[in-house]
Amino acid sequence: MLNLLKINTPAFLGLLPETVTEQVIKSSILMKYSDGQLIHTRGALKPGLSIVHKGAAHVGVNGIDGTFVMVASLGPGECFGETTLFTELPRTHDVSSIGESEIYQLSQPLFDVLYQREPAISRALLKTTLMRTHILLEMLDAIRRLPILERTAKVLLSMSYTLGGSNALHSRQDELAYTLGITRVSLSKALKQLRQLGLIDVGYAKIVIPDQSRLGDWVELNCGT
Amino acid sequence: MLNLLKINTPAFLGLLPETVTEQVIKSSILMKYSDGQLIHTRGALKPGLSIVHKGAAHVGVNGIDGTFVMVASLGPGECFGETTLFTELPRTHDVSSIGESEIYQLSQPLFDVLYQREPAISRALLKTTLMRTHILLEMLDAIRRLPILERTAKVLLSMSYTLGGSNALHSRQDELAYTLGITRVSLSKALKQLRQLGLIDVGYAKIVIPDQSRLGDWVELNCGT
DNA sequence: ATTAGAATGATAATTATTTTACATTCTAGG
DNA sequence: CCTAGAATGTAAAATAATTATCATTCTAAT
Repeated sequence: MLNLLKINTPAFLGLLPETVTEQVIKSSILMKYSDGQLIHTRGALKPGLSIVHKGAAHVGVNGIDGTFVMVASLGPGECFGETTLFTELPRTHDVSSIGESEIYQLSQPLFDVLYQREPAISRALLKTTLMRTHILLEMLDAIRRLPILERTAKVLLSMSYTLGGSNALHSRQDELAYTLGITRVSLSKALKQLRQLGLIDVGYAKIVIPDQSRLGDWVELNCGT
Repeated sequence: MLNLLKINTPAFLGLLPETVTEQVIKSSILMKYSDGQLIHTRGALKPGLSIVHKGAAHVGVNGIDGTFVMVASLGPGECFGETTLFTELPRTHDVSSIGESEIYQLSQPLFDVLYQREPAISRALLKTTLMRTHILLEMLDAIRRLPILERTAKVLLSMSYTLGGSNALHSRQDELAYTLGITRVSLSKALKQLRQLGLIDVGYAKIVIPDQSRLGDWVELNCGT
């Protein structure tokens, strides 16, 4: 699971007052998806907001060669498709279900009604979106400006902030490598160095950050302001 | 001038009905800035929305070594600082005036009043923000997935969409190189190849795209979906 | 408990990119 | 119309990253 857009992002539904959440749910259709099933396709035009109820949805692009390149993994309370509501852009990503999932689907007309009635919705959407923008800018800056070792450390640190109680990041190295814009081999080398610095521990499909503040200090010291 | 966040993005003010624009202007203070003057500093906490009235504002990060790395150049009608209104994040960028500029400054309390009263404001903000997110995702994908030549072509194409009547992109190669996450030398090589393909003409501090659709075809063919 | 499949570790050869350096071209300002 | 400073063009050397393999370790499912 890869968290590009999830890092530090509070879930959309969690930002709404309970009464508003209820209305959103009432206006939506709860759809069930099986593992791997496509929820939305890149290029599709039909607008609507989707909110994860149970399970997870993977956002990415299906390459011509059958590969799937992930951009984000969204969990309960998180939304997608909001761009279709406010712009004329076609969907830019494929979204598919990971495992069994349940997703609220809210049509544009019903969304518009709620949007007008409940200002909390626009606030929540803006907050979610702005946090995502913030993360994207940070990521873009890291990829453009930082060497691999530093880039890796910085992104790991960002990701660590959302690991509630645990300090383990469950991600395969090839996924993480893509997020960082590098190959698995290069990532492997960077992880080795960070391990030798005592900043992380590497496990099978997971990375453990034993001391977040120590990693933070290192990033601050080595990645500029 | 570099357009990372400007590409295809309609200006915030342009998305508002005239009556709302008037209210926004009335609630704001119009500040004048001289060339190079700092408008906001990275790390600052005081929230507020800024809207360019005249001139331009450069958004970027001032490195420790005195260098300035630009992220976007904003012109009349475009806004910045919206993140401070909806999140608790400190400002992530330095913003400074390019030439003489005039900027509307709208404080959080006054913004909140307008926001509640005029739903058009949230719509416009969301549209602006979502378009920016869209561009950032495209850029991130290009940097991670595409070789330099293709990446260059794709970003040039994106930028060409906002060049109103003209087909010349006024940007120094070192700025453009940073946007692409490469060095000037590498960019120079890529531009040479694109020139040889007849897709662009290179001038002094500018790049001309003689035939947008031809460039578009090439990008479609060579950059995957 | 075993084992196949999945994920990581590691290495060498190759390719891509940057760095460094210098020549050339352009432009704005006197 | 010159000229200094700014921007681009180019090449070689050095570095960084990728590709291609293969060995090893781990996990989950029988």
